[in-house]
Amino acid sequence: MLETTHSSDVAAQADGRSRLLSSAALEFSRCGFAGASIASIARGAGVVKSTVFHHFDNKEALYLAVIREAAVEFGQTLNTVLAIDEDPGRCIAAFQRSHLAHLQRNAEVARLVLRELQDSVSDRCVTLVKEVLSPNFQRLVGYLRDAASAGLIRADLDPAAAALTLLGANLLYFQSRDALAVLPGHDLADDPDAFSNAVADVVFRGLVARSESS
Amino acid sequence: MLETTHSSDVAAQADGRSRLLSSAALEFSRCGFAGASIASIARGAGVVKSTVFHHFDNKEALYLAVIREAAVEFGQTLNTVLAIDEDPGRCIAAFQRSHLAHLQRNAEVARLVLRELQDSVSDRCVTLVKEVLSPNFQRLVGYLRDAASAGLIRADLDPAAAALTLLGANLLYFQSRDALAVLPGHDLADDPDAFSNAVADVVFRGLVARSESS
DNA sequence: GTCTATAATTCGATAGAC
DNA sequence: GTCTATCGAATTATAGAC
Repeated sequence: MLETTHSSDVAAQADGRSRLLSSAALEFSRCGFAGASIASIARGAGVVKSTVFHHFDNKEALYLAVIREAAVEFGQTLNTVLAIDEDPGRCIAAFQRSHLAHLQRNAEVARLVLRELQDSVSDRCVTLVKEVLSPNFQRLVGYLRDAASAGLIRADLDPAAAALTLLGANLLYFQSRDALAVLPGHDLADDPDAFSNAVADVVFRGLVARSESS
Repeated sequence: MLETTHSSDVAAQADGRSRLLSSAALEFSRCGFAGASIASIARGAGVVKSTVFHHFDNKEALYLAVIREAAVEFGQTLNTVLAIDEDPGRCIAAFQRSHLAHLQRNAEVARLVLRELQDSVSDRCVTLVKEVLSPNFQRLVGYLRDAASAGLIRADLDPAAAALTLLGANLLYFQSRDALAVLPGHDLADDPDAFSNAVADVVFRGLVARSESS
């Protein structure tokens, strides 16, 4: 009776797929794309190699799926965080906090992405940026542009530069948190939310419309 | 004959030492600390292994000397850039431009430092941060604190968070410049100075005293 | 467990500069 | 003659092969 094995319903399949994604995230972040072994990923998920290729076309598709999953999840967070009818200062602070929390919650994937951006020669990287990272980045830039159009923040600055400033602060914190703890004179390494709020404060006061800042 | 190696005058001393530093920067950034080989570094500088230990106590001292050299050089730049009697907006923009230019001019060393900060478990990393990186960081934080005391910028924000915001934007740009070129909607990847100015603009307007911003 | 290869580090000698 | 950069050889530690 193969009924039990075939009674793998949608739930069981999704479970295998998500276990594969977790296992792949760990393996890719540890070994990089080239160094990662499909067999090892399958072993980590408790399935055989061929199961991997049932769920994903090839190694690169699996790789991109790992990152896309985290990106899509964060995109959903953006829906609730970037609301044009909220106070922009609160929005930006909420974005910083949720982005940094997302980085820390998905640390393996984040490290994977950062490593890929650093190498940035492969056309894997181009696909990654254009199809996976760019949508969320554009959401942030678009929010800033809309807020500027609505007069909520200054209109005479580059929204892309502002977005990169926010992201850069979080990425530096994420990459170097332990090292930051060694720097004297501040206690930011202890509290990610406090750091996010402080950065958002610094950046926002630069973004707020002058007429409202008095 | 080996005459070239033995025609060592004072100039050749500095030359041998600085060639070792260059060779070590390349080797360390390619292979990391553990993976780097003293023999390979010596070969790259055109000397034998034992000469390395004439100039540096051991491998770690060489490693730290490589990074310290770049840090000290940038420290000298800071002397001219962070002047409390200049306009703080211009100061911060000048800092951003010179820091990013320094990263790009010393790309191997910068990559080395970033890699070390990411691992950030070794006590090498602690030494690096405390003795080499921290002085320059504290200079920036100190400048911001002094400027706040002098009423040139807002006093009600965390100077360390502001400093990390500035540095994070530059490091993200440096790490991901090629990838940024793929993102549509901006032309920042082409022009580092334009990026630095844009970031400084965003951050400074948040730092400027409100009484002066109306 | 021994043997071997490779790594870091040390030592003594040489050669040129002051 | 002293000082210092350099060299080649020697020494130790360690990791992998057999």
